[in-house]
Amino acid sequence: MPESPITPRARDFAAWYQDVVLQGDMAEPAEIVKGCMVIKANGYAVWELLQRELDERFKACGHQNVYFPLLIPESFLKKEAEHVEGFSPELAVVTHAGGKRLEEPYVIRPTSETIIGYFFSRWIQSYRDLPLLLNQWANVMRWELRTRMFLRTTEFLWQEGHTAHSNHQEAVEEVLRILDIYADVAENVMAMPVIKGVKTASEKFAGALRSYSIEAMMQNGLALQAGTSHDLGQNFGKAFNVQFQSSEGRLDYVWQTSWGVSTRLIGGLIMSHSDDKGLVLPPKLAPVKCVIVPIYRREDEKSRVLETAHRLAADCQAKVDDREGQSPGAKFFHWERRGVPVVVELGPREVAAGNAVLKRRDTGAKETIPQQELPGRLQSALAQMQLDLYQAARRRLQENTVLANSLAEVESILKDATAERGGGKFVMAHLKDDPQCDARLKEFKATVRNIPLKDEYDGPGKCVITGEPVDRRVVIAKAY
RNA sequence: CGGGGCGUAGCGCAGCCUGGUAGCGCACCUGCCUUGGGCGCAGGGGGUCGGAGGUUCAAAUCCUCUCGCCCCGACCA
Repeated sequence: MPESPITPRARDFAAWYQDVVLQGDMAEPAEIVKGCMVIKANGYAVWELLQRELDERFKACGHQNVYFPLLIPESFLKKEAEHVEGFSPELAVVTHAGGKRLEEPYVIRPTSETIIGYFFSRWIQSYRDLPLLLNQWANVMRWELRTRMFLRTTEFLWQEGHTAHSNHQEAVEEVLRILDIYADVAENVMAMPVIKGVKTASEKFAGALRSYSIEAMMQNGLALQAGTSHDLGQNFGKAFNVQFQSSEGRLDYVWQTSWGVSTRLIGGLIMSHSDDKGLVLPPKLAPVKCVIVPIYRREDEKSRVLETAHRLAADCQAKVDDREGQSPGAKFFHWERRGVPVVVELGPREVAAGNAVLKRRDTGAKETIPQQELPGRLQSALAQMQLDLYQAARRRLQENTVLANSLAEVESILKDATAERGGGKFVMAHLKDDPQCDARLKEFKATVRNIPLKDEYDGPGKCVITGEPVDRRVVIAKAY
């Protein structure tokens, strides 16, 4: 990837985002395959780190990984009325195979509730088989009209958890436990603050009783749904006849949940922290945490500097950029745009004095430190950067969240909140969970992101549209 | 799927209007020289001009169709 200029955020946020993805060597459009992308090594390494964080949390509460087929009989999708209605417009269908037309077409999974429901019905007989706690890491395909790398592509990678329980309460606990895991990873690993909440009826997953989400704010003020967790009730249990016998001998349908996060998180990560110089990665998700750039002029300097560089690198798991024929300046730019959290400059001056210069990606601050302190100082710089990124994102979220007490106020805030100018807002207003209210917001190109689980404002009030009493304020915003 | 923009060397572009040897910058290769924020000089390699069809003696250039990408909208993780 040749290194080209990056469009400043203030000039064109969408162009900036694309430049950062490309120049950070995270991904590129597949071009020959509509709507798809190639996730490059740097981007995939971030995904692997995220996967590990999520996977160990899932396993810690008893989930096991499995894998179901990519292809699903078309008839399966139709078994849950709301589900088929929600997904049919974006399905890719396989009609031919082995040189013949298939008797029944397969759809390429847009999500796996249906095929998993089928197998659940074969595997579950008794309450002793419950809860069944499964997760799969997979690719899915949704034929999107408009794609953006990581944020929305036709094919994407995700995990989808699917669980079955003997009662509703336990299923709801599961849904909320997972939502907490998502929020924990978003905030403490990705350094991306999120709002946990319930989706409105019209925004919920097709086929769910209730959907919960975590919502994040990007640097332009647009909302990003970063993860969802669904209480499926008995809808799929009934559609696929997943019955179990209770300890009292009664036959009942299972209560199911499903939940997922996708490679979209990487888009959120990029839009949370990166700057006009390129990618900024929080240390916990940086595949390379530290690069040492050696600086030398003469042969004798070169050997001494490189020797010191490799010795220091071994002590703190850093990478030495010892490429020939590249000036130190070129190397600084290279690692900067790839989001490496800390770069260490090491030249003859430092070697002579027993020092090293440590530079943080986010602040650009340089610090000269004794070499023997490097491992410790590096660790503390990384830890501090992780915290600082979170704090900066948190502050941005707070500063761009505003209260509105009438529909006119909601409208005027959203009208001024053009993302192109980086002025997107989260508007907190009282609003009834009613499809007609959601529809009104469409006039402002906004949606209810969610109804926060935790009310951080003033409690009950009157809906700004219907005037009816509602419990708390909801998050209204323009979204990706 | 509608509106707009764009497809010419790995990347960024010029050439197209007015048809006539396919160019420039960066990157790449070789050599020398350099290295504290994108070094320099010299030489060199690399192209079915997105694809198909048509007009023409002749098409990157004109016409028709098609595919893809980006932006804006309607639908969505």
